[in-house]
Amino acid sequence: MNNKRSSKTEKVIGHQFTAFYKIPIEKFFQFALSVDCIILGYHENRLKLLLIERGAEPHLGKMALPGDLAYPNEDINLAASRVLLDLTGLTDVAMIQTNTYGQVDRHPIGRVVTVGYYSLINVDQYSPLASSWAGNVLWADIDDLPDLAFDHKSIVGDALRILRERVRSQPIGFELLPKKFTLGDMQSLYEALLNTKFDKANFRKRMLSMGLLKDTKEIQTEVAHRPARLFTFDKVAYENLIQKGFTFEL
Amino acid sequence: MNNKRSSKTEKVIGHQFTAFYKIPIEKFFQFALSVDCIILGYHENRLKLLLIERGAEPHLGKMALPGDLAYPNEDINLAASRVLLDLTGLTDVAMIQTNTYGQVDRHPIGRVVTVGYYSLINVDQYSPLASSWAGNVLWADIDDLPDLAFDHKSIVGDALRILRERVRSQPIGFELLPKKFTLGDMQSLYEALLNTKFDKANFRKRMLSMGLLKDTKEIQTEVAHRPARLFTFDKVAYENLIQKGFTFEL
DNA sequence: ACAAAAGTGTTATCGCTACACCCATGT
DNA sequence: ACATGGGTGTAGCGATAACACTTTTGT
Repeated sequence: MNNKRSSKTEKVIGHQFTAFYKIPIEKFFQFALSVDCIILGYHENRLKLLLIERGAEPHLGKMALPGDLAYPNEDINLAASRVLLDLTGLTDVAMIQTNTYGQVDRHPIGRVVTVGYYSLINVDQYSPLASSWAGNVLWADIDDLPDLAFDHKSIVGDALRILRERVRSQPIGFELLPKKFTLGDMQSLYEALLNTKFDKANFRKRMLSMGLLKDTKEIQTEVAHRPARLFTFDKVAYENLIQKGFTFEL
Repeated sequence: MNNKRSSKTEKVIGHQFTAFYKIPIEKFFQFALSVDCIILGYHENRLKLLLIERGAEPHLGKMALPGDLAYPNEDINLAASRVLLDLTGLTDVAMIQTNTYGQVDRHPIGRVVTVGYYSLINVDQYSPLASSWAGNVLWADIDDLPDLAFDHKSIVGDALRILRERVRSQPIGFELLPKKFTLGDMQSLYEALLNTKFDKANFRKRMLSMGLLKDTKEIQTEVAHRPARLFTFDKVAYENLIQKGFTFEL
């Protein structure tokens, strides 16, 4: 399907009010849509945001969120996945909508409405050379971001607020961890995500009691302390618990 | 500002990847944007959704969410407020974004991406004759909705999920109540919103202990039982508590 | 007198916080 | 031996769920 729109100006086009203003339908089809991706990773106990350096005006040379215009025949959710794929080589990573930004003057090139998406990626799987953009990407520390182009700073701020809310009520933190992880890894992650400290004993009891972790029976090696057990996230168990009205908390 | 866009096809237009595909910029400016409003009210212990009857194809005669196309020079958030104003006469009611729907085939007229908004209104203030749409509006019971046009059913579903989450962590329920209300009103509202039952004694203790309710010293009249005290939501106290790290729960 | 909803007090339990302590490994 | 982080047990506090009870109005 592609813009099989009527050219009759008076026709009510699927919305109630517009018809009365007698504005040609064509005038309404002048928007461009873009996606901007907040790609978060976790490395060395720090939460990181993937940025690219702009290679064009406006804001040439500034860092910006990876994003792109959506094609007229492209689902916007898929556009977001496409950007992630081009940039990181990753597929099968959920892109979650945050907000949509529709201020009139936000983009100098014209009326570009942008939809924000975040995703949590496991830095191990990240292959930074997947596209032609390898040269100018940066994992920036979330607490030490450079100046960003456009309204990207506020888009990031919104995404973080939303993410932090969501991380408390859904077990999405696991996306950031390697397949096998220790409870210590997990605690550090949550402390970085939520910017707090947890009591070790209580944190483990909470997590283990949920029944979402599967013990791999393996342990760490070559660490300068007692080796920790390695766990995986038990997705099947999670789905089952959800059925029974279970809700992840904190 | 209005579509001062370049016509050079190779120019990088503010996004990174697009430039390489050598597609004329104009091709990207073919979207229309609409807003769809989930306007919720509370009446006779039931949660209600405001619907309009479509007066045009497609889906002529079906019920639908009130919505409209955004103008090329109109902020989308303001477009949502405009729809609410036209339909209900209400201003100063927050419209909160839910999701953005960008499937390619969702609208037969062309590529229309729609942004969902919900708002909670106090039915007392609602003046249904504010616009020319008086004839064909309907307050539908949220648990007994008719068939809806387009993908509006799923938009409503998403909005309700989001709302129910949010209602637990923010004192937005008050928007649905009259200025002065009893604790019983409030409890009934939350029970309708969340589809649960609360213990009366515990509910009141919880609410009163938060310090968000101001006792008006007035009481109900002409009720066939012991008259209840009337409260108002103390917005000032709420703002103060927020500063101190307070968070509303349940 | 009775129905109906407002409004209050008490108890018993559960969950969690805080903290102390032991364990296994590398240097 | 010691530093480092893994891993566990428990006492006490606080919140709250459950339930019984009293109060005030209209009919």
